[in-house]
Order: sequence, then C-alpha cells, then structure tokens
Amino acid sequence: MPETARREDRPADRAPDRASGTRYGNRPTMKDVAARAGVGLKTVSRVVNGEPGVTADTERRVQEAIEALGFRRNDSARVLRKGRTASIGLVLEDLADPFYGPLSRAVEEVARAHGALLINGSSAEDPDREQELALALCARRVDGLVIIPAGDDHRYLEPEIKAGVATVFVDRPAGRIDADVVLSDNFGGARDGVAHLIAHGHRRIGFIGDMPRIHTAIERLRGYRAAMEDAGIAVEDSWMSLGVTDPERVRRAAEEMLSGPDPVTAVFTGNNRVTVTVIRVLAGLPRPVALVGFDDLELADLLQPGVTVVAQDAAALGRTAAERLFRQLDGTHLSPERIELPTRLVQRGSGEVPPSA
Amino acid sequence: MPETARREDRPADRAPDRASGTRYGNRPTMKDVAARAGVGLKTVSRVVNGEPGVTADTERRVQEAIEALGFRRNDSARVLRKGRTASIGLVLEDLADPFYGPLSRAVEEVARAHGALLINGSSAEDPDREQELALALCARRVDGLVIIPAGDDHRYLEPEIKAGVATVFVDRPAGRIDADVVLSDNFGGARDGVAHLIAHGHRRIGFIGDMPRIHTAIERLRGYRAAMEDAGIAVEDSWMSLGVTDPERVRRAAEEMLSGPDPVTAVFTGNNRVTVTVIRVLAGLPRPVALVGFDDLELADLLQPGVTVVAQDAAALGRTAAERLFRQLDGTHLSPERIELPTRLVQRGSGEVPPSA
DNA sequence: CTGAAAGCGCTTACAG
DNA sequence: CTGAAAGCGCTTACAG
Repeated sequence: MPETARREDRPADRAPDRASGTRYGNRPTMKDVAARAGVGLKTVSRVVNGEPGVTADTERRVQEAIEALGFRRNDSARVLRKGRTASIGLVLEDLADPFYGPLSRAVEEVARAHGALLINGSSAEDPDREQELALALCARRVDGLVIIPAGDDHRYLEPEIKAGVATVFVDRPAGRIDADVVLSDNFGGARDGVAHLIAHGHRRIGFIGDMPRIHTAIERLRGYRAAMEDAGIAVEDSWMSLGVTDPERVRRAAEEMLSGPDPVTAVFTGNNRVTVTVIRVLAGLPRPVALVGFDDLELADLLQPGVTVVAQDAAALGRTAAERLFRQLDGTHLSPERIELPTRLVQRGSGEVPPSA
Repeated sequence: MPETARREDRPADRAPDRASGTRYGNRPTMKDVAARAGVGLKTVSRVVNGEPGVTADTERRVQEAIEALGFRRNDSARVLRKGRTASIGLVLEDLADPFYGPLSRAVEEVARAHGALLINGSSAEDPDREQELALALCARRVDGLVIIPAGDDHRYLEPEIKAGVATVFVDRPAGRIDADVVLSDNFGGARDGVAHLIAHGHRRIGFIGDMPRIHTAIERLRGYRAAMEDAGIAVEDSWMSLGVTDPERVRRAAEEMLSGPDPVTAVFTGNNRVTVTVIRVLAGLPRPVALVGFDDLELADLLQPGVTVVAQDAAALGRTAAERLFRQLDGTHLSPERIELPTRLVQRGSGEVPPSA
C-alpha cells in the first residue's frame, strides 16, 4: 500500500493542515511511530539509532511504522540534546572565486570524513559581514569554524572560542586574538617570484597587489621588497600599487607603470584577479613585458607566452585547516599554532621574458 | 570588568568543566541570564528578540547580564520550537568546479536576502552520495533544497517534499518525480553552436560530451544531431564520443576523431572540462581545427585563437532556482514548472576557423 | 528486553 | 509590563 494512503493515520491533535509550512510541514515524530507500533518512545529511538536490546520482532514492527509514516529523525532535536551539531562553518571571501572552490571542497571532504556537514558563507571581503556570518554560525552551534578573515579584529569570537567553538583561520591570520592559522608562504613565494624576474635580467619590476589591509597583500609586498633589496635595487614608489582588485584600477595601475620615460620591464602581480587583468593589458602592448603572478590560473599554460606563477595549493590549505579543526574537537587541548604551506614557482614563459631595451 | 572574570558566576549545577566539549562547551542559557538579571525567562526572551513590552530599566538589567555571561541565543533550540530553520541545502556536483562557484554564490545571496544560511555539499556525481546528502539535509530540517542531481531517480525525496521541504532542481531535471527545475537551453545552445560551425563551412564535426546518463550531455548531443540534420549532414558514429570527462578519455577520443583518413575538421565540446582538454590536444596539432565549447572559460578570450563558446549564465541559474525556492516557501502553492534560461554564443575565433583542406 | 520521566534551550499561549 | 507552565522532538539516566 502506498505511503501516502497512510497519512490520515497521524494523530489528529498534531499540526493542522495549514498551508503555510509551520512545524516543518506536518511530519511524524518518534511519538507517532511509537503509537503506531504499540511500543515505547525509547524503543523507537533504539531502532532508529541502531542500538542493541530490541527483539527482532519489535524491531520489525517499529520499522514498519517508520516506513508507513515516512518518519525521518529530526536531527535538529537530536542535536539539542546531544550537544554536538556535527556541522562546521566556513566563512570565506567569495564562493565564486576559483581560488576558494578547491579550498571549500577540501574542507567539505574532511568534514564528511568526520560525519559533519558544511555551512558556507561569503563575507564579500566585508569585515562586518564576516562577523555577522561567523556569529550566526555560532548561534547555530556549529562545532567549529574555518574562517578566511576579511577583518583584522576577531575579539568578537573570544567568548565563542572560550565556549568551545573550535576555530581555525586560513589564508590570513586572525586579528588581535590567538588562534590557529594555516597560511601559504606568501612572503617567500613572492620573494622567489620576484627573484626569478631579477635572475632573468630585470631591475625595473612593478608590483600590483590587493588592498593593504589584507595580510596576504602585505606579505607579498614584503617579499617583493626583500627580493629587490637582496639584489641591491632601490624600489621606486611608482612601481608599486596596492588597492582594490577591480579591473579598472588594476588596468590603470599597470598602464601607468608601463608608460612614461622609464617604464618597468616586468610586473609581479599579487593575486589571480590582478594577474588576469594584467595579462589583458600586456596583450595590448607592442613590446614584451615579463610577468610572474601569485596564484595559478586554469589555462595559464596555454597562453602565449604561458604564464609563470607562484602557485598555492588551495586544497591543501583547506584540508590542513579542517584537519586541525577536528583535532581541536577531539578534545586534546592544542595551543594555537601557525602552519605555513610552501608555494611553488611554475615557469611557463612569461616570467622568463628578458627585459626589452 | 572583563567578561572572563565573571565566568564563575554561572550556576554551579550546570555542566562541569570537562575538557571534552559536551554541551557546546559550557554556555550560559537564557535561564542563567534570567537568574542573574533577577527576571523571568520570558523577559529575557523578549529582550533577546527585541519584542516590545519591557521597561527600559528591565531591558538594561537583562542586557548587562547577557554581556557579563557572554550569552548567545542557541538558534538550534529556537528552531526546534519555531518550525523553520532558516537554512537551505545545496547539493551540487563539485564545489571545486568553476561552473558551480558562481552558481553557489548566487544561491547564497538569495538565501541571505531571506535571512537563511546555506548548507553545501558535493555529490561527486555519485547518485548514492547525492541521496545521502539530500536526506541528511532533510534530517537537519532545512527549509528547502536546491539540487543539481547526479542520479536519475528522486522518488526518495517524495516523503520529504510532501512533508513540506521546498525543492528545486537546477541544471538537470529531477528523475521520476514532478518538481521545479531550472535549466539552461542545452539543446538550443548546442544546436546553435554546431550550426555556427556548419555556417563556417564545416561538415565533418566531432562531438565530445559527458556520460550519457547525464541529462545535459544528452540534450547537447541532441542539439548537435539536430543541427547536423538541419544541414543534411549524415553523422558518423566515429564523430561522437560520450563518457567520463577525465582528461585521458577525452584526449583519446579527440585524437581518434582527428586522425585517420577522414578526420573531423571541427569539434564541439560538451562542457568546460572537455573543452580544456581538447584545447590542449588542438594546441599540439600542425593544422588548425575549429572548436566551439559548451560553457565559458576564464581567459578564453586570451588564447590564440580565442575560444568560441556557448555560454551559460551560472549565476542566473542559481539565482532563479533560489528565488523559486523561496517563492515555494512563501506558502503559495505552485505547480512544478520547468524554467529554461537562454545560452549565448560568444564568438572569439576558434569557432570561425575554416575547414583545413 | 522495554519504557516512563526528566531535560536539552528555547518559544507559545496564557494568565496576572 | 511580566512570568509560570507547557511543549518542540529528541536523548539520557534510570528503573523494571
């Protein structure tokens, strides 16, 4: 007999059939199952959770009632009683950014391995929105939080962390609190990338990066400066540009440092979005300009020339952070740590272009 | 006085200080706040929820208690009582695929506008995993579900939908149940793309697509066949290849149809991953071969030649689906609908290459 | 093997 | 304006 034919069996005193979906529609509960199977509530609970101590016959009766009613345990109620929600939150900058896709997926896989679901949100690089999201996730009592911070003050999380919410920052460190963080070696990666350009004969090298309140932007700029200093090159202010990464500003910045009497002969770009815009600018120039970009790009190897990049392992960042999170949740008290993942210089052509005369 | 100095004020009968984080660590509840402020539970609830009917003085006392204890409302408990969880689930194929990033982000934005959080999961194109995920989300009592289906039988969702879980399928239709679905015009897009190649003089045109159990793969193949038929071209079996989209198989398929005595002079690729692999194959060939790909790619315009594509609007798919979902949740009963979004042919060069002799 | 009672942390529906 | 009681749907801790 079809499940739906049984709907009227449900106790009449339960939610009336109002259209507007209060009470999750009108779902059967363990109590309904117990009544139908003629057993106690606890017995239903045992069957649903696969606990021992139920005779085969009782179990069968309960199973039948479950199927007839279309019962599905309300984990929301379960969670309230048990304490752990088996869900973790991920606050990132923008789900649509190709850098965060693999990172999210890696976090998700680790969560899945631990039986947890992932709640995801984009801060859109807005500190207020980051806070709003993180606190909303805490109110839902996620067991832990993986945060790619937009802001630089995370004291708002102190009570939550104290209350037991595991927290790991990724890609950028926490601000004004002591917390686990998993980073790429932004400084070293940028330094190596710029040193690579220097090794290929460049001295006038431009740097176009993200807003200076972003940690990675500062670190990469620091790497640029270090490489230049190591080579004894005095950096001119007009070679550096930090700011929002929208195509308009980046295009202007690139055009400025590439024009005038003493243009740069090479550019180091501070992230994937900047790199893409600069590639477009360079494609319109009559002379070749060398380019090394931070972050890898799909199809980068197929461009002419191929784009030399300092690649981060986004998936490894996510995986490492999530694993650390669950280690925290395992109960062992860990003191906050800073984990740094190496970057990799991938030579494809654009970084090996010599300076044009 | 610092918040932490107040921790010992919490009633001693509440959770002991065990290290392993049961009971969400050791969080204060409304009851604790009420006790500290010397008011009733309901008054705390009123203040926390900004309900009227509390004198300024009482409100101040409650607020003080809230801050001193570091109280944050447990939405998990709230949800149990209220019926709606203000969260929706998104089951997609792979968070790391660049096609799903913008789609997820769009769903998230709509959810946010409705005050809901997004729980995200990847099916990895595995029907069992899709089901497991979707049902886990239902057990968490998400208000609604946006599903990019991997399987072709969704009868398992019938009890959930009947129980009030709003459901919208995206990118591919539901199997064996009647549900809302938001699709791109896969058939028309593929037909136009192939017709474009024909208009540029090609007759021997290859098609490389995804596994034939995937709806979009079938529709795009159908579009290919329709365009060929419209032009009076008899398609040879060796021109078509459907299967997993891993680079190995796609590469072999492309190489096969591009070799032999009568190779194809143009290729139509069935999705972004296939396109990327085929671009690599074509880059290694001595003669030019025309290419039109389904799905747009970042940097596609910067390749030589630029890649002509049939572009879908991934963000519009996500937005439309999520809006439909919340329309369902608004209570008006809507009969299942099929919404089709147009695709756009973007000419960039590769699709305008003439047949080589 | 089985189940009644209490409780998780809130909101609802009342009563004062 | 304020609050005590009941209840959301489960699990826990017992007792039989």
